[in-house]
Amino acid sequence: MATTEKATAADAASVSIQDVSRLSGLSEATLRYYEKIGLIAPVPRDESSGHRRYGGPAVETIQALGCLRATGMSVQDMRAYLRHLDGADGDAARMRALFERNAERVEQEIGHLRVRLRYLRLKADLWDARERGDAEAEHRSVEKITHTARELR
Amino acid sequence: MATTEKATAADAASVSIQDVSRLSGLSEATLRYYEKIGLIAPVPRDESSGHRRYGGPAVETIQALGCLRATGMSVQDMRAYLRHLDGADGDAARMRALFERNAERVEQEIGHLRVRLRYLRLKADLWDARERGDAEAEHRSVEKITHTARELR
DNA sequence: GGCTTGACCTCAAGCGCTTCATGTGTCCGA
DNA sequence: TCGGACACATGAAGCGCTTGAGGTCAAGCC
Repeated sequence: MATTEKATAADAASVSIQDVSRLSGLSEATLRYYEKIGLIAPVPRDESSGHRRYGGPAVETIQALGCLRATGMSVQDMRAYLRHLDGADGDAARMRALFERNAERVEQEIGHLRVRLRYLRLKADLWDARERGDAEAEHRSVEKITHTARELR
Repeated sequence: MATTEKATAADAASVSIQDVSRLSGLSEATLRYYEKIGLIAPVPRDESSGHRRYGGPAVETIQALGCLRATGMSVQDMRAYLRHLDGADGDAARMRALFERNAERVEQEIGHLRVRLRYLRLKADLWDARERGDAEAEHRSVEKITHTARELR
């Protein structure tokens, strides 16, 4: 009876920030931050407690954002993504371009990281040689490091 | 003879922040920042202009830091690196551990980036399918995306 | 001598969060 | 009904830089 009203309200409203955080992979702090900067629309609050209660559609949007942000996409590009979701003319092309651009970015990052990895491994070898007092190995490491350092930029 | 002193001082002092930036790959702003936070020792200044003049040893240190920071090493670890450079007992082991730890970090990052790259490529495919009005390809993309999104975390 | 140009300076704000301090509202068992 | 525990709330500070505003100094040109 009296519970009916409450229950209904509770159903739609029962998605807490913690729930959304788990569903999206975004931290609670990040969710508040995204709301603050207007990437996410203002989330309605529970009357008495003032806690955020997320609606179904909002949750889905945020899950998508969680994926994008996991790819390292910038907040700016996420904004663009949301703008073009509706599907107006030419939006599909813009979206494709957006993702291709980001894919290239990640590809380059991988390339850079490979060089960095090699550098770090060589440095570890160097100190390993020093630890063992192996002057010859040390010398070889130094040479390789010098060479790799150039690629590192 | 009398000139020796002056010339020596001038020689050592003529390395500007721009020079060091080029040699190390660190931006001028970053060099000032590193000095401000005490990662780099205070750099002597030109008397009249107040401009920084880097000494030879400082330049070498900074070049090394440039490599480390290019690997994504944290400022904290760079501090540790500088602390253990002198070569006291046990330092070699600490250094090796430091570099191995960072190598592992980079290796993991590469793994994550690979997943992200796949995700972004699939998203590009999806919008490409939409652009072409190919409902079937769109459907296939959606499936793959759903699957990859899980790995994305 | 005045003017522009560069290279440099400092200080402050911005980025995209994370972490921390501090303060409520809700619910639970004792 | 008192007192915790707990999930939230806000606001400020920190991280590692980057960007921008506003100003100084030295050198070259007319």
